[in-house]
Amino acid sequence: MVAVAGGRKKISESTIRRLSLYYRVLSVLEKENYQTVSSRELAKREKLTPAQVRKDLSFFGSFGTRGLGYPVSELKKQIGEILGLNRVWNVALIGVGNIGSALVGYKEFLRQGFRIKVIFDNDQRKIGSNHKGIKVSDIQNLEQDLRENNIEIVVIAVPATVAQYIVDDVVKAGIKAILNFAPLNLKVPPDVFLRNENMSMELEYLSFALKNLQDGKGTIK
Amino acid sequence: MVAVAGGRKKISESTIRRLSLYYRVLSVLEKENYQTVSSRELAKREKLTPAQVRKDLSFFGSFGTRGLGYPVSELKKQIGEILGLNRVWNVALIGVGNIGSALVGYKEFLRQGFRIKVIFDNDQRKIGSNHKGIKVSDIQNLEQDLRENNIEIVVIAVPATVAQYIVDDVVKAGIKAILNFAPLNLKVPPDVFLRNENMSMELEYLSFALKNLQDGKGTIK
DNA sequence: GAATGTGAAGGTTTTCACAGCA
DNA sequence: TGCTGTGAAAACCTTCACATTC
Repeated sequence: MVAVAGGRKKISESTIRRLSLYYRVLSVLEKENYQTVSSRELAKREKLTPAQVRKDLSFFGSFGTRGLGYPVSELKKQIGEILGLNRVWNVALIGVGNIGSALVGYKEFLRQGFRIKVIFDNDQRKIGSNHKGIKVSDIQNLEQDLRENNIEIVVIAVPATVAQYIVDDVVKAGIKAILNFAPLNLKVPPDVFLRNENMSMELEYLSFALKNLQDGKGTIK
Repeated sequence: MVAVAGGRKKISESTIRRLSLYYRVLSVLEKENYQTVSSRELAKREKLTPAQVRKDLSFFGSFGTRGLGYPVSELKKQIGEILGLNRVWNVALIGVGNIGSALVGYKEFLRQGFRIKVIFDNDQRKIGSNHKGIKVSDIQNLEQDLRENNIEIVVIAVPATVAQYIVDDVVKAGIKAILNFAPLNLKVPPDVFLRNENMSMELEYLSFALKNLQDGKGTIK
């Protein structure tokens, strides 16, 4: 939950997550040369309700025209502004194993403005090697390299056993935003934003669904 | 929200996601040789509240002892039972690009009982090659191979442009559970469970959080 | 004494329904 | 007429508080 502008409004996490979805749909609509889009159409494309879409957007302003809908390009720009996507973020990746390697090549990140600028590993065989044009640095120099490269967001893709130690150093370097792929709950100070990407969780949800309810009720957003 | 066998209780998605967390913590506690654990301790380890933990578990039964807490191994087993983790699920992976390759080597999946049994791709250079001991099959034989291998869960790791076509075939083959890594909203019939893994979304959340922080427009609680 | 299990209270999010405007 | 923007209502989820049990 985030307090915006002077603490007047409260924006829920779900709303922010849905903004990401709207942004994605608007990008598609823009390519399809739509000029305007209704909350109904926007909702349909992400399996939400029109009221939900309108309410979400209303927290940030009045972007639509009654009787017409929302201007596609303009709304996309506005949501981009809200989410901070109309700029480039300097990202560091720690750990180039399985997951880390995949993330380096994940074009979706770059498209959204997340530029992986530095990569760290502790494996001497990997240090100095190239991943998509980015040289792998020694994690020994973590703090200094994070500062020198003006890193704003750190992605953790190391084994769970060492993740907490590394995060402690990352926090020491003054980083305020961390995306964690290691399957454990990391401890960070209250002024650091931490998000977890838990890939097993979704599979476990499917497992639960298959086991317990062969009765419809398919997509859970 | 899901109706459980018998349709009496409604279990929320959040509860099921937290069961995954409890399961993870219990695995750690088991290794640390804890015999019992209180809701307080369990909550602390995943930044939740004791009441939340007790309420979640109460939907499925009474697993604890008043005055004592929950038996670690037993509770782990029970939650495993609820989530369907006390068995092996046959999983097929479609697409061995960036993300797909990472998933093949992701040990966490196997540890939880998700065994990638078949891999598909449409790239002739990849077909027939080996990924961690699993031969890559031609996607032409998708329907037949899914059936012959008794696949229950399909993981989609192909580009967004082709994902819907592939999912249509997957559904035709009778698959009822799909985990989608492609950044779009797939259409599936209501009796098919679909979960999305949207890695950009978490980064966008961080971007939003940082932006609002930097603008002096508030803080996350 | 300690900690669970759970109705009831409290809080949050979603949906409804309609006024208001193009 | 068509569709947004939004208070109010409904649905949903979390927390409280305490009786209950070991």
